[in-house]
Amino acid sequence: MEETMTAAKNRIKTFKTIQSEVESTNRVALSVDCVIFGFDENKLKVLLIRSDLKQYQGQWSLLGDLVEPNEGLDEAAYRILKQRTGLNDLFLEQVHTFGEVERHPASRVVTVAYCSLINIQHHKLKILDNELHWHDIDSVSEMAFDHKEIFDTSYSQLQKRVREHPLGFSLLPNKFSLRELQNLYEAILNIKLDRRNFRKKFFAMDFLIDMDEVETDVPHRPGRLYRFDYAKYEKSTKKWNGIAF
Amino acid sequence: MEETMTAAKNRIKTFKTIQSEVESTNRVALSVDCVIFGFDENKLKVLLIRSDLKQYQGQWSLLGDLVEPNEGLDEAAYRILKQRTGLNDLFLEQVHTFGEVERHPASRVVTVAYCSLINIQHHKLKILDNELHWHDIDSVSEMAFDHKEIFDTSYSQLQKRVREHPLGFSLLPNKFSLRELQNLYEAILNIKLDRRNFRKKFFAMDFLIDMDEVETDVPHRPGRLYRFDYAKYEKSTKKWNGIAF
DNA sequence: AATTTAAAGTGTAAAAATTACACAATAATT
DNA sequence: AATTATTGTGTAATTTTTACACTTTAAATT
Repeated sequence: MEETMTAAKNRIKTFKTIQSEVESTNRVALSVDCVIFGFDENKLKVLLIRSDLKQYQGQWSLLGDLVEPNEGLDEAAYRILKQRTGLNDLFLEQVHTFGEVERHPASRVVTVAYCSLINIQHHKLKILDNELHWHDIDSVSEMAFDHKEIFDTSYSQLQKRVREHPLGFSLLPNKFSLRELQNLYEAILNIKLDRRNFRKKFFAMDFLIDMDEVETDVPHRPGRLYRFDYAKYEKSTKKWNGIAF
Repeated sequence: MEETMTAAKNRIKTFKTIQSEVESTNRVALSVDCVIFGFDENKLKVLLIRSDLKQYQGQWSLLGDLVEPNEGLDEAAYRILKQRTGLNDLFLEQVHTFGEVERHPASRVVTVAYCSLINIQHHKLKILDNELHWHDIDSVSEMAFDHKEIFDTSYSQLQKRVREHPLGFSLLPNKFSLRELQNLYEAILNIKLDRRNFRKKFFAMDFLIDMDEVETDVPHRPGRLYRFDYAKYEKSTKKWNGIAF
C-alpha cells in the first residue's frame, strides 16, 4: 500500500482488522424469551415457567434460553417453543429486543422477545413440566428479571396485531363458534363488542368456512361451527385495512 | 440442603451457577444500525455511509457501531446518531434485531436496527464526513452486509408508522406548506394523494398552526405556512385512528 | 308435553368517514 | 396586460361504522 493514502482510503479496514476489532470487543450473552399466548375458558392466557434462579424463587418468568452459537434468532425461538410445547407449526414473531445493561443480575444478557399464539386444546398434553403454568392475562403482575416489561410490550403488540390481521384464529380450536371468536377478541382487546356488528364484519371478510355442524353440550341453542380459511386469507391480495371494532 | 430434594427444588440454580452458566456461554458481538430518513427536494432520502470494510469496498452501509459494555441499546443508538449527525433531539425507534449466524463475515455480530427521522435542513451542516451521503430511497440497491434487508424492513415500518401517527412532520422544516407536507406523504408512501382530501384531513386533525406567513421565491401563488403543534398532539387523548388515505 | 332458560341468529336506519371531482383566486413572470 | 403555475375551496355519492330488539332453537326443567 502507498504511504500517501487519502483519509478516505485510510478508513478502509481489511478483513483481519475488522475481525480482530470484532473479536476483541466486549461481547454479550444472547437469549430469546417467548411470550406464548393461549386462550381457554374464555380467558386469554400466557404460558409462564417458575424462575429457576434462586434469587427470583417463586416468581414467574417467560420461556427463554440462551441462543446457541450456530443458531439464528428465529431458529432459537422455534427451538425453545418446540422444546417447551412440543409444536412448531405456529405463528411466531419477533417483538422487541431488551438490552438494558443491568437487566440480568449475573451478567450482561441481551434478550430478543418473541411472541406466539397457541391453541391450548391442541397443546395441553405437551405440558408435562409442572413448573409451567397458564396464567390469566390480568393476573400477571410481578415477574423475574424484566419479564413483566417484556410481557407488557408483547401484549400491547398482540392487541395491535390482532386489529391488523385475523391472527386470533390460531388461538382457537379448528372448529369454533362465532361466540368463541368474539369472546377471544373481547379477551385480547379487553373491550366489549356488539354481537351483530362483529358477525357482520367477520362474514364480510369471507374467510370463514361453515362446517355445517353445531356445538354440542351447550344448555341452549347451539351455535354453528366454522373454520378459518387460511389458504384463502394467504392468497387474498386485496389490501387489508385491519379490523376496526 | 436435604438429600431428598424434589425435582422442583433440584432445578433451582444459585446465583453462582447461573453466573458461570452465562459466563461460559457463547457470546456474541452486539451492534446497532441506524436507518436515518430525511426529506429534501421532494424526495425521501436515507443517510448511508461508505462501508469501511475492504470486502464491501464501494458499497454503502447503514450508520452502525458496536454497543459499548455499559451502554443500553437505545443509548447506543442515540450515541451513534449524535456522533454522525450532531443532534439527539429526535424520534428514534427500535425496528428489529437481525441475528443470522453468517450475517457478518468476520464473526457473529447481532445487530439491533433503529429508525430515525431527521430534518435535513437542520442537520445538513453536521455532515462533515464526506463518506456520508443522502440517497434517494428508490436508488438504494445493493448494500454491505444484510443492510439492504435492514433498510427494507425499516422503510416498511416507516410507511406503516406514518399511517398510524403524524410523524412525518419531523422530516420537514418547522414551517412548511401543505404542498410540502403532501409531497412528503406521497414520497414516503409512494402513492398519489388527492389534494383537497389531504388538506381536509390534516385540518380536521387540528394539529396545524397557521403561521400567517406565505412561501417566498415561488414563481406562482405562494402557499400558506404552518407548523405542527407537537404539544397539542402529545396531549391529545382522543383515540388516534391513524391516517387513512 | 309444556314451560323455562340461555344464547343464536338476523336487518335496518343513522352517523361518520372516505372518495371523487372542477373552478376561481393569487403572485410572479413575461 | 396577459400568461403561467399553483393555491385554496365545497359538495354529493359511496362506503364504513355504529346503535339497537325481536324471533328462533335446543336443552333442561317442570
